Amino acid sequence: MDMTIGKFAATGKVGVETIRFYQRKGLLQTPKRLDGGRRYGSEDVRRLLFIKQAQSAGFTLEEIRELLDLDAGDDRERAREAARARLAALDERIAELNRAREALERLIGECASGKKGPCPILASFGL
Amino acid sequence: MDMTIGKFAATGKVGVETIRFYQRKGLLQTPKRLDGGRRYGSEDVRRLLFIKQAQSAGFTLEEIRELLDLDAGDDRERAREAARARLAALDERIAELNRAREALERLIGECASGKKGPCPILASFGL
DNA sequence: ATACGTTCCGTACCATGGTACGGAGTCAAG
DNA sequence: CTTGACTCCGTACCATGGTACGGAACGTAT
Repeated sequence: MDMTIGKFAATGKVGVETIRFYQRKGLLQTPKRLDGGRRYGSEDVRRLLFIKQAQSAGFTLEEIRELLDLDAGDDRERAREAARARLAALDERIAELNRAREALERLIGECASGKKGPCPILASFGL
Repeated sequence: MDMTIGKFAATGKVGVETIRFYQRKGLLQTPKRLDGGRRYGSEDVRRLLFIKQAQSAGFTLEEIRELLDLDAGDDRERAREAARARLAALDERIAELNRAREALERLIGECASGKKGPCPILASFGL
């Protein structure tokens, strides 16, 4: 635990440029220089992994920045509120994707290879 | 049925510029001029609604363009393949969002207002 | 001590999905 | 027959989430 930016980026499976980009956006802090260069530790890795997970959960970088700020602070009320808002948005999104999923399944069924003519792609989406 | 671009855009609840953008991208065709201007009909509305639905289902405009091309053609095999690929990607995505959902629920539970200190936001995501 | 590999930093560029702008043409009402 | 609203078209601009480039400084092995 005490890596250069190159190893840090490799550990998180992102590019060095991505680390620097996150630093500019305030998602990661830029460590002080020690013996000539900046060094990164396990807490930085943890933050980076969180960013990646939150991102794949559909949070924007801006929202992730807010969550990280909240994580550092003591305002439980605000943190819970943010989490609840995200949860509601996430449920909306999951429902939406499930509707699309059904449309696609319908499409696959209605587009069996035995039949002729174009597959009813628009119709499968209820249009 | 036989609208100007302004009415067409309004019907689909998008801006005129968005229609023109989709035309440039090949998602909507540009109708021939009739008596001075271009006219749009119910088939165009159907396509536009499809674009919006597919988009909210997580398809990119490029993927939607492919689906629309497929819808026009007779290649059932290719259409089914595309649908199956999208279905698999969608299932992946839904699973991912459900994992994030659990993390958020855990967070809300662990961040009850009675306790003190910062909410364990990173920890709630398993970090 | 010199070469190689990194780092540091600013700045430029990329794709996606639009949004805005400005000039020219057209159509319909007053 | 002019005014106002709309269309047409090219081009420029915006946010998001990066990726690439190029020069200067530094650390390490030979």
